[in-house]
Amino acid sequence: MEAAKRDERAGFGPLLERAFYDRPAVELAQALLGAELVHESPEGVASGLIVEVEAYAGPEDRAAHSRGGRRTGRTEVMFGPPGHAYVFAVYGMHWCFNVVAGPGGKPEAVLVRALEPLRGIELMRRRRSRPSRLHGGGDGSASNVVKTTLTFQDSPADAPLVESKRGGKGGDAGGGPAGRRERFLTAGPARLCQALAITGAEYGLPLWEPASPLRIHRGRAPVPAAQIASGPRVGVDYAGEWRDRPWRFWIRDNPYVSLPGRFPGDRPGRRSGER
DNA sequence: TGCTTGATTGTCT
DNA sequence: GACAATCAAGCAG
Repeated sequence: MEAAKRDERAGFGPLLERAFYDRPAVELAQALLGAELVHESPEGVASGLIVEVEAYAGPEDRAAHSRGGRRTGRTEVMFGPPGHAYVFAVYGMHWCFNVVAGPGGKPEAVLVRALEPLRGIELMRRRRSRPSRLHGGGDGSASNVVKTTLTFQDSPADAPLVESKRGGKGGDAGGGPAGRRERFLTAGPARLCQALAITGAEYGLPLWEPASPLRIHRGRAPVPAAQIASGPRVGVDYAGEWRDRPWRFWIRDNPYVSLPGRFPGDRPGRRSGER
């Protein structure tokens, strides 16, 4: 009850109920577009609207971590009830956040790839401007320190976030509310995890639980089907015939998606997912 | 136990 | 566009 009042005061939409997640990943992925992912930490609240996702559909999907029914320490949460957080580390330095889907204990998940920053933008900027640690907690004890390239100019409060380029040029060439500065806060699965301080500590948290620090609320308005674009998932070349399934979904023309310009409906931009 | 892979990102040319 | 960083997880022996 207290949590519900708190959310109401804070202006959050209603929490997505537990049953919302109890559906196949491909369906849940599209339903999550436009919802608000919220993380409350001792540092403060940060949130963003989900604008890009990928569906990973259980044991038969060769791109999924749970392919072939692999049940390991890492994938364990996917075999449990839906609506929980599946957080995993990749490349030894990044975290990725997934939502466990259903139904019936089928190990499916939805990878959240990009957010449109909504609350706590200054907090996100601070997090993105400092070194991230794979082993969350920020006590400085972890050895694997990742240097990011987003930096502040001198004044922290209102200073524009710049992308440091060779020669120290930086600056925002994009302009507007969705200029590159803000876009780079949460455009990409690892970036959004850093901005929202999502780490292995959040593994398994229930996203429907009012008292949970990591939750998903209804966002603004539901995204109409005509506004949802789809294409192949990123970085799953190893998945054979499953590689080309159009199970990456994003909000058409949204400037915060992670790979703009890659597919029809995207804005032109850097094609960072291509090699 | 040791080797390989990887749902990424940022740097440099 | 090429490539480095970096290490947990998975797997073979």
